[in-house]
Amino acid sequence: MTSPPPLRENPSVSDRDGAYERIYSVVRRIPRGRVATYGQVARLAGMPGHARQVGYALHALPESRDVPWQRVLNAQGRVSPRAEPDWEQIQRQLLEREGVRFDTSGRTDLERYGWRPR
DNA sequence: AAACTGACTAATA
DNA sequence: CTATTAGCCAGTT
Repeated sequence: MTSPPPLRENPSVSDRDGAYERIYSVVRRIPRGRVATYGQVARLAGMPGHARQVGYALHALPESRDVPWQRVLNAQGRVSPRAEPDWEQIQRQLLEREGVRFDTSGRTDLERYGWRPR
């Protein structure tokens, strides 16, 4: 009986000790219509203080992967800006489609939409 | 190995 | 409220 093959769609990234996979599994637990912050995901993945690492992991995420990356926002409840400005709109639309509302300044109410895992 | 970078955050101004 | 700063730490060059 052989051990299960470690599925990895993107071998080019140096996924040290499966840290990315732990991050992905946390993000996968965020329910529809809820959002979490980078720092929160890092903490739940057992790597407190590694918020940026969460950003790296999501950045390296292949499209084909079943991970709701759009539900991860920054501590201000905003879509984190990145190189391509268009993605901000895309992420926001995905969330609005799930029922997450944004105010006029592009911010969500974390008190209301923030994920509170039990 | 040193320097640079970044989908971060909290504290200040 | 926005802007800046310092701390953070792994991935990349």
